[in-house]
Amino acid sequence: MQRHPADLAIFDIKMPEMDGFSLFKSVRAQRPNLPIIFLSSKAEEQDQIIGFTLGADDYITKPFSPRELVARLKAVLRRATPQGIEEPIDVGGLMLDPVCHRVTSHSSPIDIGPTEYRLLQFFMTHQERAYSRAQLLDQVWGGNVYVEERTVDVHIRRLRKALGETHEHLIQTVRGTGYRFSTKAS
Amino acid sequence: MQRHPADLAIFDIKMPEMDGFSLFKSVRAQRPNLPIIFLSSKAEEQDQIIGFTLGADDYITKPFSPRELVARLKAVLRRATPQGIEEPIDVGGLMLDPVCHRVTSHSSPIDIGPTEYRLLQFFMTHQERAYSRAQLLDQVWGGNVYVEERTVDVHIRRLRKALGETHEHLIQTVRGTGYRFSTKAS
DNA sequence: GGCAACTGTCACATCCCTGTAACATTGCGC
DNA sequence: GCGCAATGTTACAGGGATGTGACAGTTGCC
Repeated sequence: MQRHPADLAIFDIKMPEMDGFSLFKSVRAQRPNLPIIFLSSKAEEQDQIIGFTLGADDYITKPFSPRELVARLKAVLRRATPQGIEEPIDVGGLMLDPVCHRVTSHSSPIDIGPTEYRLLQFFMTHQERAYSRAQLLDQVWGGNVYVEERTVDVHIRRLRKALGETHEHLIQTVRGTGYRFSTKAS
Repeated sequence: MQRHPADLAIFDIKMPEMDGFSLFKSVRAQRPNLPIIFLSSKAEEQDQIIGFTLGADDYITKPFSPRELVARLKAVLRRATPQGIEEPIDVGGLMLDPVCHRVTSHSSPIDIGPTEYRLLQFFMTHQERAYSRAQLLDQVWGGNVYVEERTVDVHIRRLRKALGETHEHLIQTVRGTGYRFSTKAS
C-alpha cells in the first residue's frame, strides 16, 4: 500500500493472520483520508457496529451483486472527494470562474470546449511563463496520454478563436519553445 | 430541556421508564418546531411507521455510521431552518414557492414530479454554479442512495420538459462536467 | 385488486468535441 | 529572396458525452 497509494480500500473482516479491524486501524493511522469499506460474510450486526464505530465509510455484507459493489464504491468516492473552493480569475476583463465553470469577457459568456477551458484555466493560473507542448500535454491533458504534440497547436488555435480579438493576444507563441500566457505585449 | 433549549433532539425508542414516543409527544407539545429524530435498535417497520406518523423529522435504525448520523442531522437541520426555505424564489417569471410546494410560470401552475421539484429547488437556491452529476446525486437524492449517474440526465430532461421553452434555457449543460442553473445565456 | 403517478434503467439517436492529417503561412538564417 | 523548419489554419472521421423515448418495477391511492 505504501508503494502503490490507493484511492480506496476494501477489507474483509475475516483474514488470515490479521483481522480487518486491526488492519483498518494501522492504515487509518497512516492515511486518515483514505476511504475504507468493510466486507463481512454475514450480516453480523455486532461487526457492523464495530466497523462503523471505527469510522468505516461503508459496510457491505455478502452476498452482494457486482452492481451494488460498484454503486457503493462510487458513492463512497463521491463523498470522499472534497470540492475545492476556487476563486474566479480576472485578467483585463477576461474572467474564468471555476465555480460556475464559465468564461466571460466583460460579463458576456464565451462558448468554449472542455479542453480549451482546462487549457485556459492552466494558463491563467500560470501566467508569464512559457510552456513547451510536452509540458502542456502533461499539465492539461494528463501525464499518461499519448497525443501528437501538434494537437496542442490546434487547441491553442481554438482557444484564440474563442477568445476573439479582444483577448487572443494573451496567448502568445514562443517560437521554438511553445506558448505563454502574458498580459504584456510580445 | 427547558433549561437548555436544544436545536434538535434525538430520542431512542427504548428507554427506561418512558418510551420515546411518549417523550416525543410531550416535547412536541411544548416545542412544536423542534426537530426530533428517532433511534431504534432494529428496523422495526412498525415503530418506524409510528415515528413518522407522529411527525418525526427522521428515523435512524442501528447500526449506523457516524458519518450517516452527521449527514442526517445536517439534513434535518437544513430542512428545519426557516431562513430561505419559506421564501418563494422568482427567476424571470418562474417561481418556486416552498410553502405551497408549487412551481408556477407567470402565475400558471407547472406540473412537476417530486424529484424534479427537489432538483429545481436545489438549482434555484444554488444558481450560477456548475454541479457534477455526483454532486447533484448527493445534494438532491441524498448521500446514501446508489443510483446511476445517468439517471440525473433523465430527470434533467423531465425538468426541462416541464419548464417548457419559456424557462428551459435556465438549465444549462456544462459538457464534460454536469449542469448549471443560470439566468445568463450560455 | 386495479389504477395512476413516479422512478430508475436501458437502448438508441444525436450532437459536438477531439485528435490527426494536410495544406498554408510565417519566421529565421543565409 | 530562398529554403527550411516551425507554426497557423482548415477539414474531417471517429468516438465519447448527452438527449430522448420507452419500459418495468414500485408505491400510494381509490
